[in-house]
Amino acid sequence: MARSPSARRGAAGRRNARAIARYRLVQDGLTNRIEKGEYAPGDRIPTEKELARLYGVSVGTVKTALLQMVHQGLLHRIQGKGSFVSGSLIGRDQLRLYHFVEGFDDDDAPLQVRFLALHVGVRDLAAARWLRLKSGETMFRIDRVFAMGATPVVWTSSFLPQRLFAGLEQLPREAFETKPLYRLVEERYRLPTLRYQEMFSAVLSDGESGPPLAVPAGFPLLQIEMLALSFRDRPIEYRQSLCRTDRARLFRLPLRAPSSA
Amino acid sequence: MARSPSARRGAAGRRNARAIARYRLVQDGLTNRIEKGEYAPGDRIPTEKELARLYGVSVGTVKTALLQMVHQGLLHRIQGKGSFVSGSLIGRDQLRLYHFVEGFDDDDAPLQVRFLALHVGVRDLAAARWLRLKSGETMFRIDRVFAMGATPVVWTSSFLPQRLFAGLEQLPREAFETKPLYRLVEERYRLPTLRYQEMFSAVLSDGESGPPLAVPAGFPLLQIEMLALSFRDRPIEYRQSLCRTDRARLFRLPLRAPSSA
DNA sequence: GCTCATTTGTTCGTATGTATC
DNA sequence: TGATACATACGAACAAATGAG
Repeated sequence: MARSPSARRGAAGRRNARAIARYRLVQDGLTNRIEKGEYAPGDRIPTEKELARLYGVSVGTVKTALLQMVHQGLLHRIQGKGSFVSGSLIGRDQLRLYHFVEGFDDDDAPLQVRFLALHVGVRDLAAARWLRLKSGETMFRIDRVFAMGATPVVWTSSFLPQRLFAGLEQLPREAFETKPLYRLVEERYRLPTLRYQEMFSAVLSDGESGPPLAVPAGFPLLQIEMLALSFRDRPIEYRQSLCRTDRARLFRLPLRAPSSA
Repeated sequence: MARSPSARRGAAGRRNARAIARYRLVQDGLTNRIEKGEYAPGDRIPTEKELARLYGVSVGTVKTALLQMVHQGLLHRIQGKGSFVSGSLIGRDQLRLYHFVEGFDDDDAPLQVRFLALHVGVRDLAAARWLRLKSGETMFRIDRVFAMGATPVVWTSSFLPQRLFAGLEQLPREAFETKPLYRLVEERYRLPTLRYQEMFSAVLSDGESGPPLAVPAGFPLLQIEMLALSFRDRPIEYRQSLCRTDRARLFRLPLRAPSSA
């Protein structure tokens, strides 16, 4: 016989307008554990049966909670194997931050990364604002160039709060060239990039931006300002990029409305 | 007692590797009805109980199908009222195609639309390619300017397949100024914009693009090529836009990974 | 290659809570 | 207040994928 949702809460635990659904308790509990780093991206979480026992709910309720988290992009499930913590949004499927193509139906060529410099103790008003830093806090700045074959295409500066990324300056430069920055951040600091916001504008190259991109002054460049967000929409990276778009244009995959659920 | 999924299919209908889940049959059936226009955006579809009877499945199975469609963005459900067909992606929440801001945390001011011209029988190689037209097919071209107060910000040409939008040329120009184009297309031709793709580049203004945007030649402009997709990813509009970004930058809401489910 | 235990996927049925009109 | 419709919750059974033996 099916029990009512309030049956297990005793006489005083009757449902009211502000009552929280039990699957949401499971969902929030698991989400917190992931955010605290108890489960890292790639880890398998307990099975439905174990979770049902842990939280004192039915398997169906656990299933509801896990499916919500799948739709949020926090988990993925594999039949016969288990449920796993997902990592950064970028890198799933064909999703890539920089994706240059000739047309909508074009396949893109991956870009080669070249590390230029890492600065410590950086202060920058705009970057500090978007990263919501307290006054006086400093940042790392990582400069890189992305090239398409021999042609430099993107010149980018990434700003990261120094407080969150202790020891970053001790990494060898290869660390920044062999894998994308978001993956390094995810693996080493357990901060997956779950969402990001962007602002686009067009600017003219000058004496500073011209040489790294091998274009003369007065050349039109696409400027992208990107803010990467992790758990609870915490900003973890602010990136400013300048792109040559004379050979290929920047492509964006279809947008989907964020599901508020 | 619970019946097995194959129980109702008789002895010959045993499940095999290629068997399709029953909730998917409901999902596909409803999706087809929506695509055929039997249910238009805003319409209420039958209740769970009615659908269960119609498709010969349990209410729970119907629920699974409807929740999938909610996550696809095709439906939204309101407790106590029913399930409703959703319209275009754009216009939901704060989502807007053109969204110019000073910074990530900035509120934007809506843009005023000014209709310039509607051309009939247009041929354009690039546009025809993205819209997947048969050779010889013609398009409408609608030119508009979006302004922020007195300052023109976006100059845009929209290409629409003439075959899909019969009678568009007979609409008064007010029709293109009082409501967004995607809404006109959705309401009048029952083609909601469900997804869109974009390509970004930077160009210099010339004699043609300078005057409408009130900028001198050689001014950096953000170029956006947008392809709007409706049901079954059918392209319904190709739009080419040039934007001034000297006062405000183009903002894009967070991307979410497309749910393949 | 086969069997078996494990784990998620699908389906049914039922009961009750909550929002809407 | 009652009828209706969606939301939450439980339990049971079988299907399908995975991996170990």
